[in-house]
Amino acid sequence: MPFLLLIEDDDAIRTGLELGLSRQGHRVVAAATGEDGLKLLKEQRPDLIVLDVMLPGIDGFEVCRRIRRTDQLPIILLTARSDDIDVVVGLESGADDYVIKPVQPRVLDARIRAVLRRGERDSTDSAAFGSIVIDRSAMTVTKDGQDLQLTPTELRLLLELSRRPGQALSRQQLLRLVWEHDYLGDSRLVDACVQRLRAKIEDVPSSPTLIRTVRGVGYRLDTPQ
Amino acid sequence: MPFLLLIEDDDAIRTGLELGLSRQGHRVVAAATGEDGLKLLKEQRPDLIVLDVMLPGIDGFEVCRRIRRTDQLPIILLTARSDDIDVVVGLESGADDYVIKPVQPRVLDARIRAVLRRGERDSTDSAAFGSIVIDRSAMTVTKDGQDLQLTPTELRLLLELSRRPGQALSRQQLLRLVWEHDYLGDSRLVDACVQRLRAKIEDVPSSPTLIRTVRGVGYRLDTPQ
DNA sequence: GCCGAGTGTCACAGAGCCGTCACAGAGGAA
DNA sequence: TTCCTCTGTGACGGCTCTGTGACACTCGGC
Repeated sequence: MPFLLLIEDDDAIRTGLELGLSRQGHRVVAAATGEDGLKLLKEQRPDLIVLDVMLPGIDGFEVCRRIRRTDQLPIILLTARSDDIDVVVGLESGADDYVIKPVQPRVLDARIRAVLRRGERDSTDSAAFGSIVIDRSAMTVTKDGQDLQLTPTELRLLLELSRRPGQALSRQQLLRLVWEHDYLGDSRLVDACVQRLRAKIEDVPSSPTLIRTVRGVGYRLDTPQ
Repeated sequence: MPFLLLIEDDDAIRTGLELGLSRQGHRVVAAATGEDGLKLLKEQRPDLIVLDVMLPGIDGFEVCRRIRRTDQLPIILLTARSDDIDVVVGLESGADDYVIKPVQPRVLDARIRAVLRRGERDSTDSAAFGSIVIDRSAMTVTKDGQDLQLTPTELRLLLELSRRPGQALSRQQLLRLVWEHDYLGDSRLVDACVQRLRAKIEDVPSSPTLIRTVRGVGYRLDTPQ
């Protein structure tokens, strides 16, 4: 399920899109200002951002640029038809697509899926971490050339970690990305899965070099040198 | 020199692309409607088709599907940014790539060359997987030289898998590609067809080496060794 | 060293996924 | 019509996976 961050100051439009996009099968969090949006971005790590151009405070273009300084995640700009804006400025600030308001949720949904699809295709199909090679299209993982038998959950976990190498992900974030739920009580769910994954991909599972524990936070996938 | 068929109803865009692509070193024939395009396709046998989605009469998706019924030649879809379409549908109707208008001839050229390169590698008229040989123009499959009697559905399934060797395809994707519908409840439709196909092409159907199960995802056609 | 919070580990039972099968309806040929 | 093949369905069983909770362990602060 795609996980979206919607940044839009107009209450009516924001609520409408939030509802509409949820019905189209997305999980949506929303912010009314650029500042709030950037904050939510860091906390929640969405898959894609839908970003209004005309915002109080820092505007959409600026938000876009700031995101692009550190992040490659896809951005769709929302612009009012009456805005006499230069599409080039928008695209140069790093947006992936443009949608003109008013927009039907299902239209926006189609654009979102298109952009996500493009992203999937553009992202390299394989990644390497030490002796581990992940082939995203074959959905296989090999260690020193040998095929590893990962279970679906282990694979999803590794894929999500590998999409953000070197970045610490909290248990909460992993839960959302891999299990698509929101609430982790104090179960050892994530830890247990990490343990099983380590058992398969680490040379010495008890002192892992790939999936590192970040105490007080969660886990991080490193490329050992 | 790549030989292209361009199907696009807008005169200005068609002429512009025709000229631009010629300058990039392609030979181009153009048609303004799907019907004309299909006629030209038969007469001229181009290497690749650039196909607009929004066409008067039969639309691009339908043209794409009709071509795919008999032909494996590469197709690039052209879609207007404002088109209310789901690009995923386009790729699943059998296209190899898509490009969003407006597009610079040199960008389109790059995509064309990429698709053709990909094509050279794997869309020859026959393909071999272990002892299985698929002849796409004769629509026959042989195992150790012996003709196999595949049913139409089994054949389509094998063809779709073989167009993407080594790539895991979900049941959902296979359903769209082979059966052309959208909803898989929790029926065992895909599995049953895979089972029947395995019974014919695998040496030991109960431990398949060609059509591998990707647990939690779907299936993948491998070339053993 | 002691303590508490955070993390690693494990076994187990239930859930989920997949292979398999029989069957019935559709469709085509004679 | 009858016969035959093909195809989709749903039930079933087996096996794998996975979440849980208990317990052990580690780390860092005091």
